[in-house]
Amino acid sequence: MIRVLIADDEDMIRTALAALLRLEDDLEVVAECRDGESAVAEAQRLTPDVCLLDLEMPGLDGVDTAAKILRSVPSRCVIVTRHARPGVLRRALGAGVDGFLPKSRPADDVAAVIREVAAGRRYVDPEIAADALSDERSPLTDRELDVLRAGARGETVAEIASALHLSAGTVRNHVSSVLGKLGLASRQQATIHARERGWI
Amino acid sequence: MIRVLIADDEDMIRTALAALLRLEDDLEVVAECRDGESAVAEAQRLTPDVCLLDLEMPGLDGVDTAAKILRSVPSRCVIVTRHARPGVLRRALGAGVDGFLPKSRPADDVAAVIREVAAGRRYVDPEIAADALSDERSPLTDRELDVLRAGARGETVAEIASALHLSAGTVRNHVSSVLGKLGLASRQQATIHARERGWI
DNA sequence: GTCGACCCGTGACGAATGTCACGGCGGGTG
DNA sequence: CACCCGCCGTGACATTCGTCACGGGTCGAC
Repeated sequence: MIRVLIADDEDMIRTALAALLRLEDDLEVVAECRDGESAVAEAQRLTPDVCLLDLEMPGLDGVDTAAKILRSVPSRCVIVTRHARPGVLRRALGAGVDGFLPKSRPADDVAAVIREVAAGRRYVDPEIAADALSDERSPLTDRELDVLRAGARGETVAEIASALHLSAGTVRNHVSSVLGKLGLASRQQATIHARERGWI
Repeated sequence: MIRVLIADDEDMIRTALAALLRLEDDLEVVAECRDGESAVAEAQRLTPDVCLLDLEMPGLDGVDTAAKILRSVPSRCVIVTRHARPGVLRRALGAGVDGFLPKSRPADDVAAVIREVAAGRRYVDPEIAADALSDERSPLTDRELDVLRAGARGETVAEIASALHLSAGTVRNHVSSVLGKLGLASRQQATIHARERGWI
């Protein structure tokens, strides 16, 4: 019997997954948590075999939670996330996570991955792994990303410039360079583009 | 037997809900869709009793999808959403939706709400309903909101104008009116402001 | 050393954007 | 009826934004 802890702040998805896992004969859901702190506490109290952790949680996120759990109890951790990017995958593997599953995968796969991880194997979503290997890194420089971040809420060029202690012309040049690289036409399109890819 | 269509772009939550609903004796999941367009097509082909629509979907969002379905077939629609705000509730009810359920509710409630709606009753999450009654309505007119929606992804004024079959000057006037009402300085700030409040 | 990146700045140009004043249309309400 | 409001449009205006060309600086790689 594999003892499983589930942590997700969204009640609907957490209870749905828990209900589905309870239908499996070899799985036992021993805890349901709605944030990272309580997941750590419950994991230390119950030492589950596998912890299924959502990445997007208030307070401690999934990776931080996994790191704390892995430092204190001999459990294994699986990260589940809606926006799976190579960057977070690297962060998760660095924290010692054994499973990485995006929410773009059907719910049936969850039980299979839990069994894999409980058996001592690792599981990483092949699509994300391929992305991470091909290393689709941002083509933008650090400073260009700074400018996008500083202007992410619709600030004017002058405000970005003063926030970054630059001249307005320099900011415009950075923006122009970004738009050229991305093939876009305006700053807000660039910030949307960058946000969708996890660059900012 | 209540025939149900499910639409959600996130495979994990959609398949999980479908699997749970299939366990109910009186429910039959007749279609699973991953976007609004295919949901409309399937609804027209199958005329399900209840359509369970996620709000956040690429292309047509849940409310737009519900509006299209309700105009063409005698189905009933339930909107499910992670970010439930009074603004979207109003928009949903305006489109003729019969159920409104945030994802902060456990998965068990989904079947119950589907039965309510199939029986001809309406269901609105009481917490959101209370918020909607107490909170202020958007000071913007319908057309102004249309303009913000059409420009939400950084489109240029000319693109907004042609999308809405307006002249560029009219679009600029609407934008100017919006900025005056909200005390802001640029369109992107206005779209961020409106999105945070669920107006678009 | 040279070369290429990234970074910062200037100046000038055209295009896009927001502001204002104005008029016309329709639908409500007092 | 007059009146207000939302809606659509025009024209003119100042500001902002993005583009381009240019120069100077640092730093690491070859």
